[in-house]
Amino acid sequence: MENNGVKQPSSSHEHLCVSIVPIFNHLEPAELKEVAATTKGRNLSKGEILYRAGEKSNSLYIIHKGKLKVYRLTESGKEQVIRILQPGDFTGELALFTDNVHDSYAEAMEATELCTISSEDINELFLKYPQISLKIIKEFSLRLDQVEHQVTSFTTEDTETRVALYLVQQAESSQSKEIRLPMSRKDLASFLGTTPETISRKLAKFEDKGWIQQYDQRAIRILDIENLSIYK
Amino acid sequence: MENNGVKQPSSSHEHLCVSIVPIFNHLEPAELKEVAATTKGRNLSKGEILYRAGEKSNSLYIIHKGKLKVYRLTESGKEQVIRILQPGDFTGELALFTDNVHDSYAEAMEATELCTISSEDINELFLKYPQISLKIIKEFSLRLDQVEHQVTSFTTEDTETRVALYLVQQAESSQSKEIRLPMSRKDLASFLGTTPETISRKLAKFEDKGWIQQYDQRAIRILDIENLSIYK
DNA sequence: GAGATCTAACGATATGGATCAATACAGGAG
DNA sequence: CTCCTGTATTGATCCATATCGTTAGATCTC
Repeated sequence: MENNGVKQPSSSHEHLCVSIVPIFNHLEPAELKEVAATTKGRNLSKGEILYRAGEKSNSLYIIHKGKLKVYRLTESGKEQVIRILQPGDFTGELALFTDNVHDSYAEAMEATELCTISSEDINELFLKYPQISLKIIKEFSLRLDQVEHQVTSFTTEDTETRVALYLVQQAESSQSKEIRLPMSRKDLASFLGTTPETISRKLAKFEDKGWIQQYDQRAIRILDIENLSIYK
Repeated sequence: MENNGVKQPSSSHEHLCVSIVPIFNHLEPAELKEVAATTKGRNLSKGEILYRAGEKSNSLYIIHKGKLKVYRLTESGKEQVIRILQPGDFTGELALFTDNVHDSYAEAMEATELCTISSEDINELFLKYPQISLKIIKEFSLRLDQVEHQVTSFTTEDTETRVALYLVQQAESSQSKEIRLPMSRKDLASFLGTTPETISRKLAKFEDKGWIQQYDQRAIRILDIENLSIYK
């Protein structure tokens, strides 16, 4: 709505972007400033697509504000949500290093601000500050670990367990019993490999058992984390 | 059976290990030699465990000969195969950078030779030869990509499709219509998130339709890759 | 604020694939 | 060569969950 798509001329905006992200936050202020100088800001409004499958990628994107949904489209047209990017997260990395084209879509779920760094600039930074590579490697190994766990839970756990585990994880990562789902039932269903109906039913079941309480569509309070965690 | 577990004193053995792996193969011969000097050889016999969940990792392992199975154990004791390591592959990297403990097991599927590099040595190499980091990043991004695809296929495709896709992939990566499964039905079932019975049935069905032909337990010839690929 | 549209809830049914059970087929050991 | 143990096939049953159809809210738009 307000000054949509207009690039901020001040450098303070860019600074925010690079300073919040773990890959850069170990740098000295002067170095940070140098990195910030290579970034460009970009604003997306809700529903806008940052990149599409098939497009060549040549930038790293760092989320500063808002939320992005990364998903794939199967041949049959089904949408599968890969992950939700929140402030501090980055994406675009695959295409950066494999010089491949994107095989997923990134769409703004709400008004979103991000910074972009070009492929060449990033590679210069790697040479100049080798620790950045190490940070990236660390970040990648964490994500690899997460995704492998995700595979494990798809192959070994049933739907009910996956829903329960998702709630527990959300509660743990937000350090609170009050969780706010970052996406709609439809997207959550896609993420968890099930259908919106089943999500509804499972949540209703958990509520019946007194383990959770649902407020509006997105807000959930965990009442009995013990029982939910038993699914582990 | 023969000189099992006995470390080779010659350096030629170590050289082979590091020279075949993509992360090092861009180095000059003299540099390679330096890297090789930091590695130690190790032999495993069939069924031997390289590392277990819960153990602290402090080495990178590079497979030189043989095959390793990396798997997790769920609470309920179910085994889920994450990947099969073949010559040239490496593992141990997660724990290397996240200073975490292993959360999976690595077991030799047959007599296997590998090289180990300690965490400290690897970090020195990173500083000395920054390109090694870039290779690792590239390798990681490829694997991340693969695993994310795997998640997608678990959530969007049914079992029959996953089996078909697996066959097609194997044929593509081996550049041949003759494929040899790298693992037993049981492990393949675990890898594909199904049961050995279902694997048998699906393969039988494909054979019925004249799309494949099974020789012994492991050898399969693809007769009609078009129809198999339709599942894509 | 009213109509249109998108999202969620819920019931009924159908089915893919897990599970259980029994048999056949290796491959290794003596 | 024969026993034995692990692995694969085949059949019968059953259950979780996808699918379909409908209703009810919620949200957006003009």
